[in-house]
Amino acid sequence: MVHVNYMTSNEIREKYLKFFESKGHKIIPSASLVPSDPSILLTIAGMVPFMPIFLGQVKSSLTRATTCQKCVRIIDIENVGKTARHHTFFEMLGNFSFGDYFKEDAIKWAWEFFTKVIGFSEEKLWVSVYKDDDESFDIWHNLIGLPEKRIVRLGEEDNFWKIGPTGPCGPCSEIYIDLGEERASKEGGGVGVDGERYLELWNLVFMQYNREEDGTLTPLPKKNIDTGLGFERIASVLQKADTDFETDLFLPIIKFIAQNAGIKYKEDKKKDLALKVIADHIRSLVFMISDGIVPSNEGRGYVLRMLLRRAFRYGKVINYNQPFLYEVAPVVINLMKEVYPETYKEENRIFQTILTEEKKFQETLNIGIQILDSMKEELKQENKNKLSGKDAFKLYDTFGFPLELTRDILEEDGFGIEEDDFKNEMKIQRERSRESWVKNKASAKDDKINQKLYQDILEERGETEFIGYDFVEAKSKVIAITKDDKLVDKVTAGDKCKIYLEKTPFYAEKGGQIGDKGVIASTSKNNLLVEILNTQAPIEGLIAHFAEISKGEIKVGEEVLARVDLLRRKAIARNHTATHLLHRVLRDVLGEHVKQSGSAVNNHHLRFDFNHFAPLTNDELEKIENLVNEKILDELEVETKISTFDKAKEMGAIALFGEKYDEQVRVVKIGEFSLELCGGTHLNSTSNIGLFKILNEEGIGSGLRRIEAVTGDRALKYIKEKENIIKEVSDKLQTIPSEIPLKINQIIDDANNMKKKIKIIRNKLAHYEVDKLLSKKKEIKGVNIISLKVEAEDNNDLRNWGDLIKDKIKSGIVVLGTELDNGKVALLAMVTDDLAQKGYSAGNIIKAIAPIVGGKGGGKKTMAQAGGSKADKLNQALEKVYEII
RNA sequence: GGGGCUGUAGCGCAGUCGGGAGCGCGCCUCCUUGGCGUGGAGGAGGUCGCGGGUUCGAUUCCCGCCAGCUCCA
Repeated sequence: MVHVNYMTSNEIREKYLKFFESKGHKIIPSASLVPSDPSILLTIAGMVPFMPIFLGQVKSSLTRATTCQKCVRIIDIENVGKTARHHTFFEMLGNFSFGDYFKEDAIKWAWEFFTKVIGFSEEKLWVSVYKDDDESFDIWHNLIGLPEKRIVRLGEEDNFWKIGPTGPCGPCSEIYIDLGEERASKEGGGVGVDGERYLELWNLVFMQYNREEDGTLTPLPKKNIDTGLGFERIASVLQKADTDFETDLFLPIIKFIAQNAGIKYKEDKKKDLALKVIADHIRSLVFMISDGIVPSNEGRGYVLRMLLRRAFRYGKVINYNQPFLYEVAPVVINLMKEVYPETYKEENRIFQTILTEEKKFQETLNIGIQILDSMKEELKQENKNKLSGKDAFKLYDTFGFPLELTRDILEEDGFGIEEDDFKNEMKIQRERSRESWVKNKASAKDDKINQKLYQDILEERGETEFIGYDFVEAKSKVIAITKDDKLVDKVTAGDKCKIYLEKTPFYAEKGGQIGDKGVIASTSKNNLLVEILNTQAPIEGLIAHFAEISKGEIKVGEEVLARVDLLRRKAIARNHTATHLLHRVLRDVLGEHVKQSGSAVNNHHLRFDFNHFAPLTNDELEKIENLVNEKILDELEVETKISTFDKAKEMGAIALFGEKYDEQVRVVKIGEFSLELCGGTHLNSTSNIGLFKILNEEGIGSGLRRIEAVTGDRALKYIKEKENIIKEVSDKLQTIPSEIPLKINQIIDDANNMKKKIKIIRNKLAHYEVDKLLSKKKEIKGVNIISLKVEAEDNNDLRNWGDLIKDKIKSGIVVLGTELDNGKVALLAMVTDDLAQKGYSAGNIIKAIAPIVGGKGGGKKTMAQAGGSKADKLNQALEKVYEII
């Protein structure tokens, strides 16, 4: 139980961040659980948000940072609640150095924090170092003065960190606390073995090598520090809690759930497990939803759904059969809202999302129960006592029905499950998934090779200066040319290549805005012309002009004139500025939960993806369109300025695609209406957009919507096109546009009436005709036979004829043929039931005569159809019928 | 990213071997009733998810796509 004298978790968080701030670190708020890198599922560690900096993919002026990062990890989900320390949601304290301080400071400060700030007694602390890392050993032993026996050398498994088979890596050093002999596990052992007694608290990672393709380690030019201190663990130690669940982070949640369920924590082990699992999972749910994740059947949305369902199922253990998780969410929010205001802001949506999803799961369970019931019936009938693993798996895999539930329900009737078979099916499923994943990884390898090329260009020849905000034309020097991913000195007419300039007015595709097009020409002679088809930044800082040489040749070192296609650039700017207006308006109209989740801006149109739970109504779309156009007419001034990240955020700027922690950010401000971080090119005034028109709105995934729109001359063109269609229609209908709906209704009514009349007339006519046909009846071997050519539209019509005749003759065989409009023939044979019983078969008849008209056919005893191509042989085929009876 | 299942009338669903698209509820009209309900009679409502292919003929078989559900990663 938490004692008042113990440090609260909020105090611990505060102390940690403040301590490292005093050591020159910048305190950065926790990044979203959704990483900016779309290929990473979730933020699973404190360093994830800094990955691009560690990997050198983005420039940053940041050298030291400290965070308390929210994380979600589901790898050890099975252990959650069973052990003292496993969680799906957890917070990670960390301090980071980007090419700044290294081992000595990292170790020194960690020690200082633990012994001076937190007040751990030195004797209880142990450390481990990587077996070959003498440097760290020295620092611990000689500088800190830690006795040799409390420094343990561990192997690669425990104390060597790597990001993957290649890339940055390095040794690490971990700090443990000895919780005393009484906590020793049965097996015993020392540091790194007995995790119960020697609790690992803090991992200091020394990123100092890069592992090459061939496995060799080369030292990194800039060494980094990445540390992770488990927040729940340190809280449990400081609050003298047996497990993390007895800290002030979990206990209020557990107590609330227990109270609502009418039970007490620590009275029943099975129920305690349920309480712990639910308390853990609900934390994940709250944070994931507040970061914009929506339940779905794939990706992170699936992780969310899985956690919710798991928690819901555990509810059954403590007698919950109805939705209850949504009631627990506010407790979590209350605990966390000061540190993580996003949870409070999204409270209502979190509540709704959880409740809806709980209800949905109940539905899934109901369907599963029905299927399981019928499976049970089958077992009874077949006198079996075990459900096959295949069926159990199908229930699980296809219908999402949990295995435990299957087991429980079967047990009630004394049935079991072939568990081994189930496990085997599961294994096959896993292997299949892994194989496809491995395949995917292989294809990413090519990109890596190119990445190296760009890195080299950047290092050897320097960054490209972008001057396109102020200029669309400039003189510049060619600093490199690549052709087929190799550096070349010159290219000539007809070549396709990439050109790199010292400075350029060409905007490289970024933030959804398409790259510029234009030309590069010679500054002196007019014998050079290069078409620039696209512009991209393969890595940050380097701009590649995708070029095709139309005339002359171009050499590295040459001075050239770069000119952007201005009209195109203007059209792009119209769409980009309109996108900002749309973004703001969407939030105003639909709510602040609307978050951009991608956009594409080019010279033709704009596309905007965002989270929203439902399709937009026509009213909403109209309102949105009107508001954007209103802002266009307001002639709002568009200003761009460079600011600091913190300042921009303070002003309320909407930040896109995760944070970059750069000191310098560019802010685009539209009047007093919109403020966004954005690197794109914009108009000077919203009035230059001219006109904004939404083309369509659609769903692109669960909880994701997309709006496509056009501006300026494109919007006008769109309206013109619609106008033309309306004109064409009204002309054809010989009416005025406003009367079109009325006229159309009339025409549809008329057509329907006519169809009905035709049907009636045809029927009448048919009855009359049928009598005529009946008169041609022949009798062979006592069987009535009619085999005739009729006028029929299609097979359906032919059948109707057949039915009429069959009804009249009561007993007999009817064969009809007709010539179709396309020149082919259709045949039909019918045999009345009494004759079919005697052995006559329509199918056999049709098979016998179809070849005569060059066709094939078949059917049942009473009815058969065939088609053929030789219309001239139709009569011959029909005659044949009389012969074969 | 890789599997499984589903897609048929407004809703819930059936459709066997490739050969007439059906059932229940709901809806409309009439009768029954003082009225509602009930009961009876009649009726409307379908691009069989979309697009290809095989076939004389595809809701049915094959391929691709889309949507929903679900499992694995």
